[in-house]
Amino acid sequence: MGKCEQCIIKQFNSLKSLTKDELVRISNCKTSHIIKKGTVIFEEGDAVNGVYCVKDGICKLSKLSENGKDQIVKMVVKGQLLGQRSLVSDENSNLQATALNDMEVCFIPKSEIMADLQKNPKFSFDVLKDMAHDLKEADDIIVNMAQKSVRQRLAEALIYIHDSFGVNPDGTLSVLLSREDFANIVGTATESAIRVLSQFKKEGLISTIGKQIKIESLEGLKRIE
Amino acid sequence: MGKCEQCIIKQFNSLKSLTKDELVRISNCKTSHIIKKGTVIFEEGDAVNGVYCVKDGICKLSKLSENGKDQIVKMVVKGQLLGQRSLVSDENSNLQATALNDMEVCFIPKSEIMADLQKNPKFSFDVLKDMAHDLKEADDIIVNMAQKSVRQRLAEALIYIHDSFGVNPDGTLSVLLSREDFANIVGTATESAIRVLSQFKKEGLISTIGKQIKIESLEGLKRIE
DNA sequence: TTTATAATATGATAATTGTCATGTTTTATT
DNA sequence: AATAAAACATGACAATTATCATATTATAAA
Repeated sequence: MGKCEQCIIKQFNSLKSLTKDELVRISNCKTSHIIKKGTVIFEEGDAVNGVYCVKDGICKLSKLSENGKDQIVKMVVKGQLLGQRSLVSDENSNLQATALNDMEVCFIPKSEIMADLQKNPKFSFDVLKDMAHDLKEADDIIVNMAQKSVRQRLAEALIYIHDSFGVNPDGTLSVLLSREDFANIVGTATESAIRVLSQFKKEGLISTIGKQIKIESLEGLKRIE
Repeated sequence: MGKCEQCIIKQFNSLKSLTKDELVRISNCKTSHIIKKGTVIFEEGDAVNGVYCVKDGICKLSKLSENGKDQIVKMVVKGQLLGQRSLVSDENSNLQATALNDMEVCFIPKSEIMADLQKNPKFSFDVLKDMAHDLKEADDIIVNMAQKSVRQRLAEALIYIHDSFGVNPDGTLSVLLSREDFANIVGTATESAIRVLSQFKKEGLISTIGKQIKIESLEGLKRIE
């Protein structure tokens, strides 16, 4: 099994602030997992007792609303940590995590990493920075949800996915989402999301190959008011 | 000037985790301020170089949207810290803080408290907990914005303000907000907020005395679907 | 391959919400 | 107290978005 000390992934998240000794200890207690597309990693209400270090793949964090829809709040990709908040609060998760494609993760039990959070100020400061960033992002999402149209929100979602997660060799977005997922990111009905995507296609802003989406005019999408 | 060590307010926020020595030092560099209703404490883009400990009064944290509206993201009341995120990130503020009534605050320069954040793990863990809580709250707001009607959101805002900030002796909400503020919390047009409040009044769920609002049926508001 | 099932697509219509106009009341100012 | 300004309120209408119906494709299963 891979060792945390040598893992390239750790460079991209807070684990980089751990000392070599701490990494060795964690390496010995971590467990590697392959998670299949569609698998629910944890549900709302679950006690998540550890963090997942995402070595490959993508998952969505969502929250079920009373009307039966599953609002996507955040996406976690390769290199990031999943379930950080479980380290800090003893409360159960308020979100559900679902794999969007096949994933490879390392699970680090809370019990092992908690001591580091308490003793290594560099590590805890790093986690703090991460959370501050998430919070800033959440503020932006709130404002967008409250003040922008479905058309604008969907355009921004496409831009966000493009810029943050990149594209395949053929130019299509590397994160493959269903139309329903798009609707759940934007917070609208699936039909509305589909309609707006069709509209974007007609306007030449995007093109589609099956469910794959290719952005044809980033500038055009940015101009949408 | 009051001393931090003896300040009752500190019990309600992360400062309680500081040692007596740390509090004495902070006490010597903090500055007390009276902030008048309507004053902008800091703006979007400002470098906030410290935290405000709110001893009295309430302020709103908002973010200007392109359509000219000012979405309220959070409210900070007596006992809480304002500007915590400035400690963690070097970026400028993404939010504007505005006093909703006359406030009394202590300003603690970032330079003085940063060392404590780095050295006192209990303190940093407390800040971490606070942020995790804010993040959880932000998730809920996102879901509400995305999935609920203006009517539902306004009902929930009233319940939230009632439960979190309490009522005056006559039963009216102790936080006095304009109709525009309500609209900016809920993320709707001022006219829409006014209309829904009028509707609630007709239905006997609330009553009003001038711009003061009194909740007549908390149960009724909770039942709104 | 055939068949079943799910995902995508689009039209028709209803419900919600925003915008503009306008009037009333409250609050602040002279 | 008189006046101006702001906040509140409501109607009329337009724009946006949701819902339901119904095709049409993709995808998975037999």
